[in-house]
Amino acid sequence: MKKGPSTRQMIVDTALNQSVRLGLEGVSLGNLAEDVGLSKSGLFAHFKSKEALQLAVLEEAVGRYMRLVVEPALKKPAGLPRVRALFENYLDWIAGEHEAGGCPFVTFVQEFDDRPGAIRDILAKSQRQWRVGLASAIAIAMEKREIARRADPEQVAFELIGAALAFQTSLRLLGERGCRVRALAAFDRITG
Amino acid sequence: MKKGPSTRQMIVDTALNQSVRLGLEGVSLGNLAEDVGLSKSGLFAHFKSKEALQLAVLEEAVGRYMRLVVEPALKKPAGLPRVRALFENYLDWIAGEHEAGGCPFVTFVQEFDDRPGAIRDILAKSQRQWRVGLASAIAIAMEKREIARRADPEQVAFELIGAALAFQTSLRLLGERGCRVRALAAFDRITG
DNA sequence: TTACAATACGACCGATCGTGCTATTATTCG
DNA sequence: CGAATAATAGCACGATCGGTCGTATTGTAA
Repeated sequence: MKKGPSTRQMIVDTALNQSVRLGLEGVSLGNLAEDVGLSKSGLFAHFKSKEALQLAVLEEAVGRYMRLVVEPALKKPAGLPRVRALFENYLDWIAGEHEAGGCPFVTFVQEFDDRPGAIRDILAKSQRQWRVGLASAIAIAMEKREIARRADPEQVAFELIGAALAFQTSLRLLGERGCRVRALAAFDRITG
Repeated sequence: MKKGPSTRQMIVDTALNQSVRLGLEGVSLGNLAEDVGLSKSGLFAHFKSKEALQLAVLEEAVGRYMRLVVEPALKKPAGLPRVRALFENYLDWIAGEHEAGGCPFVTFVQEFDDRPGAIRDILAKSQRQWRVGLASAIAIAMEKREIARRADPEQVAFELIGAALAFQTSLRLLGERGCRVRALAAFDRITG
């Protein structure tokens, strides 16, 4: 029995692509079913509720993020190269055409940061993990004297994430061509 | 005839408060009408369409932003004090309890940055104006040698906006107490 | 190939969506 | 005060929402 999980995966993939553009709540089961090529009830049978689907989408996004952003960076040598790789992979992730709407987490956070529930909790947890991981990579680079010790690692992580968020707005709303250069310049100023 | 405009204003106010939490699309006319104390059709009569209501909400948000963030800062002496006031007023704006969901623009941008139309256009225009204004305030401070000339004013504005965005996520999703200190530290590092 | 379970479908539910049309109140002005 | 006008309510519309259920189809293991 393996037909089920495979179509379920296809549903989640399509739902994630839609979610980035429309938000998690903006994805409707009817529209999604049509996009996948299933009937609404046939699709719904894979999940007990819409929230279960949203959680699956969120899980998928976390998985992709680990695969595309975090893991490649962990293959780089510890220290500044790893921090740089984390940052640049994150920029690629935001700009990636495979995610036509930008970083799904940025979208989802804005949607759910004031809506208590399981989704918000998972969002907060993954966001904290990402910040902690980034900060620890920064801490290593500081011990190696590759990043100036003018501030604590959490502060540097805070500012790097800010630069990436500004990058997302510049790219997706304003369509500025030079915003990647801006983000990289910010990286150098923050870590230099 | 002044009953009309006054209830219209009440509608827009309520709609803005809801929009910050639910997004512009998330506000429904029925729910909004109930909140204002009108019938759905009575409320609808004030706007030809839902998009017209959304545009009015956006306009209201811009007005409040000018009143609460920009104008007070313009009363400060040109140079670093004005830049600092712009930044701190923006943090207050994000954290303000009167806007229980944070900065409406951050929410709206995530919702509409990949949805072409009038709303996206206005959003982009106001965002560009804000960045240009901030950059010009920074340029003055640079001429006065109150901000180091290590980067161009647009770059500094980019990084300040990033710090504010990181502040919003830290505050509203993660609920971190020290995030204002973090944002101010970022300000000092960026302008110092 | 048969039999059973997994999967998908179609019809349908009550609720709500945005949006008109019409009648009835309120309000403002002469 | 009365007439003109603006504001609001009532009602209904087609569409769509998330969700349920019984049934048909399909895939899989024996």
